[in-house]
Amino acid sequence: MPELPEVEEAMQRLRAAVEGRTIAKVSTHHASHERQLPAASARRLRQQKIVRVERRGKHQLLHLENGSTLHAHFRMNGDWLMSRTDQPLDKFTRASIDLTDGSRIELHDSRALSSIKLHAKGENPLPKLGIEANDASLDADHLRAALSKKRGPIKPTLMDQAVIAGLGNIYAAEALWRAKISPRAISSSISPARLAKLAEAIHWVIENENRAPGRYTDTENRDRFEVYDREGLPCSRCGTKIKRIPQAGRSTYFCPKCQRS
DNA sequence: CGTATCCTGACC
DNA sequence: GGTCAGGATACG
Repeated sequence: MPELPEVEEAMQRLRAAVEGRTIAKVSTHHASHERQLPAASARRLRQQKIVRVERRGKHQLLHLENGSTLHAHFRMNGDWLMSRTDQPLDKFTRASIDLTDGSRIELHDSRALSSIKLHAKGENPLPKLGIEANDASLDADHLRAALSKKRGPIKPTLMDQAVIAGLGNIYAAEALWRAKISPRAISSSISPARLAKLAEAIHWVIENENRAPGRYTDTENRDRFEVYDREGLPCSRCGTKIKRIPQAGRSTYFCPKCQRS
């Protein structure tokens, strides 16, 4: 559940389900979530009204009436599952929020890498985040300022949430393909003209590359992408075989011919 | 900067 | 059995 449009959509479903309502009980159902939200913290959430739900990058914040904040992040697989308190929990539910009206929100995450934590009033629950990936003011000038001091390759830099909040592995690769920039290009050395293309490409990808339901590698999704998960398949612009390389521990897909440094 | 780590499931 | 997976972080 990682790329920005899906987190935005999930946050809106969460908002519709919980804003203005009151928590009856929060429970964890996996050792790592129990560590993040121990029973004593969960207890503090009881009878708290959820006054506002907010998204920043891929982070979701539930602001509570007493000023504390419940912070959730899906990481690789997470999603919200809406159910009722009288129903059995799903096998992959790692935490659940029961509301006083009998509705329940389940943090559903087979891989259990998601996180849910309580932050006291006055504590900032968020790490340093850059401009929102879908912010209209993300343009060539903004990118030039943000990238001018970055000496590393552009693809990992684009995924650095402190540079651009909300851009993930797939969209970073797709945007670079559209802008004809090599993922290995040094961030600070990219020309202003290319940065303008890149800003445009980031917005285009977020608006247009929404997946069909299911996994990203399902066939109906695979065909939605130009490079992601298309190793060995022909580039739609030049026919060259798409290459896959590791970068910062992740797979990067690109066209070695039309994406130059 | 890259790498290892957190986890489980799917797929070869 | 090994490898890979949409993310982020702590570390060297």
